[in-house]
Amino acid sequence: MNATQEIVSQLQEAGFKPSLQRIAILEYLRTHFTHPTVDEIYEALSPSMPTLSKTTIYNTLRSFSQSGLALSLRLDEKNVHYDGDTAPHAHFICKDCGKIMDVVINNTDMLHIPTLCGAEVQAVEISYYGQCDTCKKQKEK
Amino acid sequence: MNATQEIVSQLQEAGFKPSLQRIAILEYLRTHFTHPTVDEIYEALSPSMPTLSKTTIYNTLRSFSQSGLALSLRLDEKNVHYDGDTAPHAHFICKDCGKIMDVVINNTDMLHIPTLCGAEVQAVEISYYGQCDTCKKQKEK
DNA sequence: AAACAAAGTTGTAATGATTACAAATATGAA
DNA sequence: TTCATATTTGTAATCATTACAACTTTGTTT
Repeated sequence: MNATQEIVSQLQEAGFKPSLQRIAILEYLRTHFTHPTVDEIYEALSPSMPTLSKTTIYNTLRSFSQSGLALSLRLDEKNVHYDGDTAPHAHFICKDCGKIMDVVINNTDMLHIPTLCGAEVQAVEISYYGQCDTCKKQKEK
Repeated sequence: MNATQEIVSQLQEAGFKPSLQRIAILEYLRTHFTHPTVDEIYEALSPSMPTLSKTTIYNTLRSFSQSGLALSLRLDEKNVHYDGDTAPHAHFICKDCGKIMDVVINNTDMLHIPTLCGAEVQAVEISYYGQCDTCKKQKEK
C-alpha cells in the first residue's frame, strides 16, 4: 500500500469519503510536522489546487479533529494550529517568535488520563510556554 | 492586613500602581475561581464601576498575565479565560457545555519544567478535554 | 495653588480569524 | 439521463481582540 492509499483508507475508516481535498489536507498533515495553521495549509496546497477554498480547509480540519484524525492546538491567541501526529506528545511554543517544537513525554503518568468525578476525558494537551534558544541569544546581545 | 491591602501590595510588588480598576480586577480574580473571560469580568464589575472600559480589562489582564499575577488560559477557541489562582494545577473543559473545572495534579513530575535544548520554559499548561458528568447523562437520555 | 508631565483609562474604529449560508459542483444510484 | 445527496466554494457576517487618539487622574515643580 502506497502513501496515498494509506491516507485514503484512514479517511474511510474515520467515515469520510476520500475527496481530493480531504486527501490533500490529510496528506499534508501527515508529512509536515510544522503544526500548520489554516492559512499555511492554504498557501501550501493552493498552487496545485487552485480552486481550493479556505472554508473547505476550516471545515475539513474541524471534522478531522473531531474524529481524531488530527489534533487542534490552541497554542497561541491568534490562530489554531493543527497537528497530524496524533501520538502522545507535548509542545513548546516561544512567546517571542512563535516557533512550536514537539516535546517528548517520557513520564507515562503525564499522558495517563485521570478520572474526573464522572467526566469522560477524551484528550490531554500539555503545553510549555517560554523563550526559545535563538530568541534568548538575540535578546542578550 | 485586610484583603484589599493584600491586593494593593501584590500590585505594587509586581510594579503596578494600584489604581481602582486594577484593584477591582485583581480582587475579582482572587475571589472568583470561575476562570472568567473579559466579558464576564466586565459584566461583574460594570454595575459598581459604570465607567469601566473593556479595553482597560483587556490591557490589565494582559499585563497581569505577563507579570505572573494571573494566568491566561486558551482552553477554547472562542475566548481567553483568566485564572487568579497561580498555584500549579490543570484544567478540564467540557466540549459540550464549556464548563471549566480545576484538576489537582498529584504527580509533581508533571509540573516540573523540563530543559528543552536551550529554551527557557516559563509556564506549563495542562488541559483535559472531554464531556462532563452532566452532559454525559443528558446525552444518554 | 497653578502648571506641567507622566501614567492610566476610555470609547470608537479597525483588524482579522472563523463561521454562516446559499449557490455551484461532484458523486453515485435508479 | 435524472435525480438525490454529499461536498465544495465564495461572499458576507460575526465577534473577540487590538490600535489609537482623546480624556482623566495623579503627583511634582514652581
